[in-house]
Amino acid sequence: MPADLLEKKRTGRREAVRAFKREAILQAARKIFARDGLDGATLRAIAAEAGIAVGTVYLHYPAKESLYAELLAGSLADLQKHLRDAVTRAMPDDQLMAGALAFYDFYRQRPDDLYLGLYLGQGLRPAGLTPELDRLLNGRLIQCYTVLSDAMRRQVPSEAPPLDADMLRAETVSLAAATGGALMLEVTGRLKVLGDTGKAVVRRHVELLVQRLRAAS
Amino acid sequence: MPADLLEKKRTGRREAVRAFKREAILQAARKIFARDGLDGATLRAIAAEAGIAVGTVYLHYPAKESLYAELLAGSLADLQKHLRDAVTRAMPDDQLMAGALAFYDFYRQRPDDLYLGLYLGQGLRPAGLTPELDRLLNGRLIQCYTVLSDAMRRQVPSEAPPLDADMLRAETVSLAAATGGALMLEVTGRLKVLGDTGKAVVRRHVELLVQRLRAAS
Amino acid sequence: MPADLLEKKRTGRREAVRAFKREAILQAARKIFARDGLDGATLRAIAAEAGIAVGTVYLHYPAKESLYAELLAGSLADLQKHLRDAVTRAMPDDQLMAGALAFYDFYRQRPDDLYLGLYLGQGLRPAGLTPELDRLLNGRLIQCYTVLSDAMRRQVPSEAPPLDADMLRAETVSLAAATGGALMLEVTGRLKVLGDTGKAVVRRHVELLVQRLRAAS
Amino acid sequence: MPADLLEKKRTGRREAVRAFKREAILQAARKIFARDGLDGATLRAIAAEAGIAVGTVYLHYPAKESLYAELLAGSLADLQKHLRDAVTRAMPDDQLMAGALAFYDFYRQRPDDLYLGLYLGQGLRPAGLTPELDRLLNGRLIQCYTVLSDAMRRQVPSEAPPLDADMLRAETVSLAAATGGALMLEVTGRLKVLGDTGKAVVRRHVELLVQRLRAAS
DNA sequence: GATGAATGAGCTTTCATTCAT
DNA sequence: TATGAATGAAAGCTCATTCAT
Repeated sequence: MPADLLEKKRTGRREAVRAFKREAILQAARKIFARDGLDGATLRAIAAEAGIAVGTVYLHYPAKESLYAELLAGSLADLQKHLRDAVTRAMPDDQLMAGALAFYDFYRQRPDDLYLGLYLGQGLRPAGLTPELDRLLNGRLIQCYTVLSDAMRRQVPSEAPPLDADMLRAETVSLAAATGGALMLEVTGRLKVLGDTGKAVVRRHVELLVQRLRAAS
Repeated sequence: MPADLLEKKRTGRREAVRAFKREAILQAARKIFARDGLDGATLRAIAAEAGIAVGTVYLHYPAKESLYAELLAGSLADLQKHLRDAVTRAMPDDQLMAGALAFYDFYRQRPDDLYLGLYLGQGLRPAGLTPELDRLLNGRLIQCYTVLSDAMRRQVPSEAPPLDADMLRAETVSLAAATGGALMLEVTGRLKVLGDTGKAVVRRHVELLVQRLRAAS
Repeated sequence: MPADLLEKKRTGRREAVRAFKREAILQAARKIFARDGLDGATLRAIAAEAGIAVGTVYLHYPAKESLYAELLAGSLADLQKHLRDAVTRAMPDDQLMAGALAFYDFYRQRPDDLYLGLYLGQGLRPAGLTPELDRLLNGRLIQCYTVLSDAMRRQVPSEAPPLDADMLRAETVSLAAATGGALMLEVTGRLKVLGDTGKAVVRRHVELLVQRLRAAS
Repeated sequence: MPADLLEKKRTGRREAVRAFKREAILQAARKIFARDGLDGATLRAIAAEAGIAVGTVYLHYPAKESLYAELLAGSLADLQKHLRDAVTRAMPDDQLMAGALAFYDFYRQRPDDLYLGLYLGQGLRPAGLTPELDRLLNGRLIQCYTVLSDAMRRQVPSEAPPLDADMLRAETVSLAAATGGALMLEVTGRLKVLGDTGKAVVRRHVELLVQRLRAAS
């Protein structure tokens, strides 16, 4: 094998190892952030959870905040993929329901990610990442909502007049609020006490929405 | 005046002074928590804001955590009063809308209280307050929801059959989810980007709900 | 004793205690800075030397650099007093010699202070104190040199024409250089190997200077 | 070619390569030490500047300290060469002045080397190099002073009686002190404020010295 | 009761040094 | 020989909590 090919192969493996370690640190960070909060989490705890030394974390991430940033960005990317897959798999008439429930299920299975998003509003202040990061994250979130929004539009029969843009946006926001609120109530343990599940809330919201969409046409 | 009566009077005044100081500390804490966040706030800042020495805070609250526990309990009490007042002031047909919007406005004007509530699920652990406190807070939250729930029941015309208990509960949860979700989206800055306000979301939800309640009767 | 007087007395004692502690910390810092250098010195070492906890240092000085700044400013103030005293005590004809030797002796007895001054040129960069501090320190140093300069002027017989300002300044700088250089060589152990003492160097410099001053008149 | 000769030749080349790399590292270290200070410099920066990996530095120098030990030793060797060259180039009557000014200029152009020298007295402790190193460096410094001392001796007219050994030593020390002190004042920024330059101080010192030497003869 | 000086564990981050590859 | 990822011991600094006055 020629030297440069060997070199490339070695570099490739190194890259892979590096990516793997980054991911391991990220996993540990996700767990610790979720458990202790953005401020409560310590680098020591994250490093310990990842089974490495403190200094090693800094070989991959320049600061605590950047860990959080990457975590959140990755989470939103995963969510988007999750939503797209769910919508694609469903029959046209079920796509809205499938998307909404996928949104719900995603966070239900990864409650840590839900908390991650909450810190956006308050915990991220001191860091210097906000300007571009915020735009990036907002963009990703919007893309997620767009998946739902598109499914909503397809819910209207093709022979009927298409949905008014304002109404579409309003209904998307309502759906997002209902879903987010349901998750919140459930995760903070407030739903159990109210005798309901978040999933039912979401399902009911979508059912009513579909009825209205049909009636409007 | 007999000695024991004098004693009681003196004790009463002392109690009053004590309660007054507790409240002053609480006010200061509310302000500092709001300004610096739950983790960013320091006991020194709170004491300074209250115009007393650090040590004095410990004469009234055993730990920093208990301060925001009390703050949260007070917040829910305030919310309940706020809801009751709004509902009472409104005409029978507007009571549900008034209650829901009051819920929204309360947190909109006190966004920190919203975060306070969110921390319930995760941030309050280290202190030993959780078991009973959690029950207390849940109870208060339920009472708040009950105010909305009652208004919902009164929304149904008296000549029509009363609302099914299950349906009442389901609609209450949905309303809570929609309201909470709207607040969340707004506070984390996600609503602005979606071109909507939380208030509109809540109003729309209630309007649709009222329509359905009328149709059901 | 009236309450306000008692209060004042108590405050006075507190102030005294505070000043005393500040001084103790300063002494410890002087020792550690001299032993380990400006960067080598650690707050932990300083605190340990002072017999207090790390956090306590911060009750008196907001940062490591401010400790250094106060140390240096105090040192220069002491030097000035030392020089003035020496010159005042001496007979008119001996004042220049007395001042120069006092300069030398001061640092000979407090070699730490000599090192303190050396850090000025390089170690103080990151801190935010430099602009005013540097001016302050320069001012104090100039005042010290002025004491020598004045003595130099008085060395010229009153019936002779007074010293040219330029020459006075040049001779002052030369004296400062000779004295400083002698101290440096001695403190870094280079003089021992050269078989001489700094004091002799200074004395010789002054003797020659006096001869020249007399010859000039 | 016999095997052992081949071996020697190969070894010789290896040695040369090794020496070359050592020098490259040293150059890098000089630059970084100059830019960031003795404590501010990091091994990473030095390695990066030298274009090699961190670990590689340790193949040539056992510790960071030994790097600046070698740097300092090299600096003194350079100084000696610099002085010799300057003295050699000058006419007999100007050799003392040339040597003294060369001393001054050398450090003026390499202020970091001056600090390097100052650290000898205090900063070099942790490493285990001091005992022999200190002797070595002292020896080199003496050789430098000897260059000046020799020039001083040659300043005396050959027909006059040669200089007394004690006086020669004393004048050498005085010159060293004046030059060192002038450099110190200049480097720490104290000369600028006194309205003079180190060079002028040195020149004046030598002029007076030469007058005295002539008068003595 | 009220004070605030004192504590010291804990934080994030850096970096000289080691060692498997 | 050369590499650079990994280590972990510090560093400066903060702050909840205690306690002598």
